[in-house]
Amino acid sequence: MGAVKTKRMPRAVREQQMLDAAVQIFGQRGYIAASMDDIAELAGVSKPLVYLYLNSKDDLFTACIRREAQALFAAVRAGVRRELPADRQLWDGLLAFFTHTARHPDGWSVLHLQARTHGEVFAAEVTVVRAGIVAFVTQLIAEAARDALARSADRAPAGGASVDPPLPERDVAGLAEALVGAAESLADWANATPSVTARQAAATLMNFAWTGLGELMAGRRWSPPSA
Amino acid sequence: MGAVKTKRMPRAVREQQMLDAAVQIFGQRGYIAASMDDIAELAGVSKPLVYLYLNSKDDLFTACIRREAQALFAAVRAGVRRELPADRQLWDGLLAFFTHTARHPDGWSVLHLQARTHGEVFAAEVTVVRAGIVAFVTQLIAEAARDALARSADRAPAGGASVDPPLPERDVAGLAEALVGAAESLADWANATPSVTARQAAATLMNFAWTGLGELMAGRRWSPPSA
Amino acid sequence: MGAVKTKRMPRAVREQQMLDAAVQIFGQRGYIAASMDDIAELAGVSKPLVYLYLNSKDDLFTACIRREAQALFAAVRAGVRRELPADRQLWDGLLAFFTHTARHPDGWSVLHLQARTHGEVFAAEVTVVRAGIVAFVTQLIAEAARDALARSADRAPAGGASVDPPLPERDVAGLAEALVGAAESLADWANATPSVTARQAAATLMNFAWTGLGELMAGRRWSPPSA
Amino acid sequence: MGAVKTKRMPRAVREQQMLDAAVQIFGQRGYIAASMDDIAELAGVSKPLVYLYLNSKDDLFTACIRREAQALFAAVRAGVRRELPADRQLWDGLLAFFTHTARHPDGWSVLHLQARTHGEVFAAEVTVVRAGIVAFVTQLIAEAARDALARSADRAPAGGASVDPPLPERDVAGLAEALVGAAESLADWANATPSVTARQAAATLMNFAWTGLGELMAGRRWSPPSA
DNA sequence: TATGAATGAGATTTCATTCAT
DNA sequence: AATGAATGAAATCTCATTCAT
Repeated sequence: MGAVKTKRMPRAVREQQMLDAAVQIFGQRGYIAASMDDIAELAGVSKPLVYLYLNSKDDLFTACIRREAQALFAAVRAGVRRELPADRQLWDGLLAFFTHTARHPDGWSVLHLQARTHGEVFAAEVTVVRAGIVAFVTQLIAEAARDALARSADRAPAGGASVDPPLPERDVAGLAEALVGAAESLADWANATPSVTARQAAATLMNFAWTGLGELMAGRRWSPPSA
Repeated sequence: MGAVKTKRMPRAVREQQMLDAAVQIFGQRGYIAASMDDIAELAGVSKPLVYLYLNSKDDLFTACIRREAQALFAAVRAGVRRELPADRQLWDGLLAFFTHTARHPDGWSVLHLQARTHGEVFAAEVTVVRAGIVAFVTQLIAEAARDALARSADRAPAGGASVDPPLPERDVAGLAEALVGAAESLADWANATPSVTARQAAATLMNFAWTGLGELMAGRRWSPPSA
Repeated sequence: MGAVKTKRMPRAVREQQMLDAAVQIFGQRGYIAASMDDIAELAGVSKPLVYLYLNSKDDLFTACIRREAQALFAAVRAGVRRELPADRQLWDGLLAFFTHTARHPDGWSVLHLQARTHGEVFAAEVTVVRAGIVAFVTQLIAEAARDALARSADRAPAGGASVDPPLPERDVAGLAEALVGAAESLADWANATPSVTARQAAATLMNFAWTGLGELMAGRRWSPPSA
Repeated sequence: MGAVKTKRMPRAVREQQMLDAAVQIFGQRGYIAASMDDIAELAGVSKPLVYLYLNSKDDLFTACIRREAQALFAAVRAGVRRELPADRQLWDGLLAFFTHTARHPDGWSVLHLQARTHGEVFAAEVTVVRAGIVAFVTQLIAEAARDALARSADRAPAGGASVDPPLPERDVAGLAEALVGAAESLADWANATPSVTARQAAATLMNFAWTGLGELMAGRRWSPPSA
């Protein structure tokens, strides 16, 4: 299962092998349950070499988090073209996201589960990337709201009072949070349900989110009962 | 914080004290990082007594999961009255859910984070309860879809072609999954953001979901681009 | 060689056994070369028990230093009666010192060699006790100087200019340091030279210190009290 | 602080660089705490080269001990002229000794502390050199005793009973041991007390040893030669 | 009902040392 | 003359778990 034992490789290569092994073990067993012995064995090297190159279990885990976070963020960014309409951007981003998490389930587990469960320091690493994604989504929603506002102004010819007010910032933040959270949960669900493809997951969420958002844009909101 | 050291208590009471301590430690430190020493100390008893009553670390953790899962499920069920309209049921359920998770952050951490991070066996325990909730939400959505169908049929008197087809079951499952996932994420978010109340979290999600769902019910869907 | 393996002893007893073993191993092998495995084995217990009671290798070593330092200091104090003349006090103190170091060579090694070689923290522990001894000797020398001054004043009836000036404080400190240093070295020498008794070591140093080489050459010697 | 990284140097030079680095690290950290990595780095070479030249950690440490011992012995011998009177020889030797130990504190630490703390083999290396110094001092004392004997015989012309017997050999050995021990302790003391010069240390010990405390009390002191 | 005493097994980490070039 | 790559062995320390009372 582990890499074929090849001797004397340049450091950069060995380091990648170690990170590969570490992500796999960390992702499947969790930070604490993963043992450096297992990681070294899967990487096909001795334990001291892992320490020589990656320094400590903490550092190794951090390196895994960073690598996987970069990869995920890069995949999403590569999937989106900012010149397209907001809904298309959202769709492309979701598709890229679900595709990447489906292809790298261990990396996704490291990011979404393990890093958040084992200490503030690790969680902080993920928080940075996640904040980037939430910010991106927030921007997208605000953009879409502006578009909707413009369209509805066009439709009401004589400058009537019917122009809808923009969404308050706080609501947008909550909505983005909910959307990202839903995406994360769906990624887990899709990974746990082999019959669900990345495309289907993206479509489900897009339906759920966009149509709902469309209505919000049109100014119709659901109001909680008073009590 | 630990229970006052009182000697010779009936077994049932001691067990609850132990579970209380265990949930707190497991929730804050995670399954592996939590030590039986810490739990016993916080519970105000000796370690052998913990083993006498709860048998092993695994069993103790499982007992925690079950107790917290039952409590959460019960709280949600107690908040919902099945004779009310679907949207009101959803609102009440969400409010109960966010209220409970806010009041029992350690229990929520055990269920949502720890149980899923440390082995299939524990994850399975949660999956059962979660499946119950997803099923409940699925039912709710299907119910609402039926109502919407009925209403639109009423409005179109001469059997027009405009009657929308019901949502396919698979989609409903995905939507329920997305809704529950979003709720879970928002619970984490609310717990990590002290200024957000349970009511606000519920409102955010309700807006996001219901208005979107409402549109779906009316038959308008967002279609992914062909490529 | 190690204590006979007896089970289930009260904590205080076990702790002393552990300290005994630790002093022996630390004294013979040094702080770093001594392994907790060896100490545990010699103490006749498992390693975890050593950690449970003494906490860490550092703490164990510190406990050894403290115990041996206290014992040495107590032995010297018990040997000296402050109401006797200064030279007698010095003799009694030296005798007690050499007797104790000869009886507890490992303890002496811990104090004199190991504690000073392995980190400031440990060295500081010894420094405190040693400072106590140096202070005691300093006092003794000053006392003797005062006596000598008084005697020489008596001898010179008509207040002559021949009254000797007292020793400057700085010199007294240096002398005390030299005396204590010589004693420490002789203790090592005596321990390494089986034929040398504590009494002989004390006599050698007393001659050297009290009479001085110059005087010795001139045939005047200091003789230890008969008892 | 480490040697400038120059490539391709003759073996003899490289070896000295390594020994310099090793003495520094061994002296400051101790034999075991010193790592071959640190030594190689400080010497500015790779570890395999250290092994190629010095063979092993043991051999390297032994080489350090031998070099420093030779240097110390040579310094003392160079300071003494055997044709001068015994007290002058003693003074010159002490001055040379304290000067050397003050200038090479790491070397002194290796000899006096580290070598004696880490195994019989290393201690034996030092013992040889130390024995040489003790022998030299013994000779000096015996010489001085003979002179004193001769002088007192001169003074008592008609074979009086007042001629003192020579010091027994065993006593002379003990005295030499005490003197050397005191010198070693004072060297440590002087190194740890920046305000004490080599000259002061030598004067303190000379007073102590030559005149004796008893004489000092009586106001007679030994004064170092002016040059 | 309750606990002080005790341990087997395994975790991370370090280090002296060698190989192949 | 010199080094980057690699490891066997052993160190400290922790923890779930049991025994005997």
